[in-house]
Amino acid sequence: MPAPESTLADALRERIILGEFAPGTRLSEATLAELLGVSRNTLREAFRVLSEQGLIEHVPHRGVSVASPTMADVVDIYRARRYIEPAALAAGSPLHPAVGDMTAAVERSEAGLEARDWRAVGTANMAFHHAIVALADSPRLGRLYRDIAAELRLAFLEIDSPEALHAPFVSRNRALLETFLARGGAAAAHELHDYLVYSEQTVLGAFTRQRRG
Amino acid sequence: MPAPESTLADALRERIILGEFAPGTRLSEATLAELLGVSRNTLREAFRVLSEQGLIEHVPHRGVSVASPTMADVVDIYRARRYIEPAALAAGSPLHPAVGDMTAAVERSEAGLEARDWRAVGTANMAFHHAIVALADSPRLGRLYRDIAAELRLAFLEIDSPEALHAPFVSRNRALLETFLARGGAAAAHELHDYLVYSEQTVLGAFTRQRRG
DNA sequence: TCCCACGGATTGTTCAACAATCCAAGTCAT
DNA sequence: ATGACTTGGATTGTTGAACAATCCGTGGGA
Repeated sequence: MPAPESTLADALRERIILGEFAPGTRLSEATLAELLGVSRNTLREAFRVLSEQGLIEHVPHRGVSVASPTMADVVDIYRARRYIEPAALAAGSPLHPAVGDMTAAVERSEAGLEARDWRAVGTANMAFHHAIVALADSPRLGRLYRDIAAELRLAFLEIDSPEALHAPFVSRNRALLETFLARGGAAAAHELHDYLVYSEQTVLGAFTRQRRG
Repeated sequence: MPAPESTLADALRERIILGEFAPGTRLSEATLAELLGVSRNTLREAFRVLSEQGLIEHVPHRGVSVASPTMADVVDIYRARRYIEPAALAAGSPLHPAVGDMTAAVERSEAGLEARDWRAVGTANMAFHHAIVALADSPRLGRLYRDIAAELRLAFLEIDSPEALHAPFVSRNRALLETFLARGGAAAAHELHDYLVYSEQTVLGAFTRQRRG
């Protein structure tokens, strides 16, 4: 009576995102299969899924390891974000249901800030941006965003200053939301563009200070 | 002495894109494994890859079938294209090497038009747009574009009026290229936006005439 | 020090088997 | 006949063991 089928990839994905397997860690088929209680073949299928999603890196005959985003990856991720997020905001309607998600995410991040729970702040921040992309109502763009957000999360895992990484953006999220509601999508899009440039520099700066390549 | 490893997914992908397996066709594991000369397990790994790429649809316990894009899929694909392509053109430099690919693609499509080889025209058209996306220098956006272009190709396969689908865009490609070189990316971006709206309507019209959902 | 062969470890793939699920055909009661 | 139910065959999901192919560190030899 085998385990949950395609959910294996999701379960493994979740554990990777939560940092259970540090970025760069090699994932041995035999070891991990036993740990997860599945066969090697089943695990390999999950590997192919996660590999396509960019969460793990697969080198032929050398196995897979948890992705360890480089600065080039971070740059590319933010490039993609600047292509998608401001445009989604510019075209989004204030009546779209995702606006409720944006509001809820901002409130969660503010609560996390007060509690100095940086992990919660980071999660809420990411939910905020995911809601922005949801404004576009595009499954394909949503899927791309889900993947690059997961990659970015891996990058964050390797930076050990979560406060500097997440705290400054709580107020910016609130401001962005109010701009969107009060002055419309076009104005908010410009603000978000600058926001993303600033965020990218913050992350790249932290990377540089940590001497990673 | 096993077959080419991860290339199996690529090989299968190629054969699907070329129309060897019609959209909607169910792909039996046992049958296809024997046809390809690989084991079921190996084939299943390739299935997971292609499924993540959106080329095949996987329904648990019911197997996989070649994706058969609906009108909703076409709409979403064009939405994603409008998010990416005009922005790539707007930010692209005329000195970027991809401009050479754009020029070459336009010339190939013109040659195909003269020879009334609609398949060649379609291929060249897609190469043209792929070159536009390449202007962005983003592996992640490029990968997304590769996937949605393949899906779109599947949609085209189900429409049996290739001339109406491809011919009108040869001259538009040439015009777009000249706008980009003469008047810059911003002007070209606007032109491309309208181009994509027109192209979407062309495809959706053909779909409707063929009574597909 | 450099180069190369060796050997253990890991991945790539196959095969055969069985469990779980689906689907269509046939059965039965109304 | 019609509709719900059961049954059986076919297909997918998963396993475990086996072997081939490749990689990599180790140690010898020049």
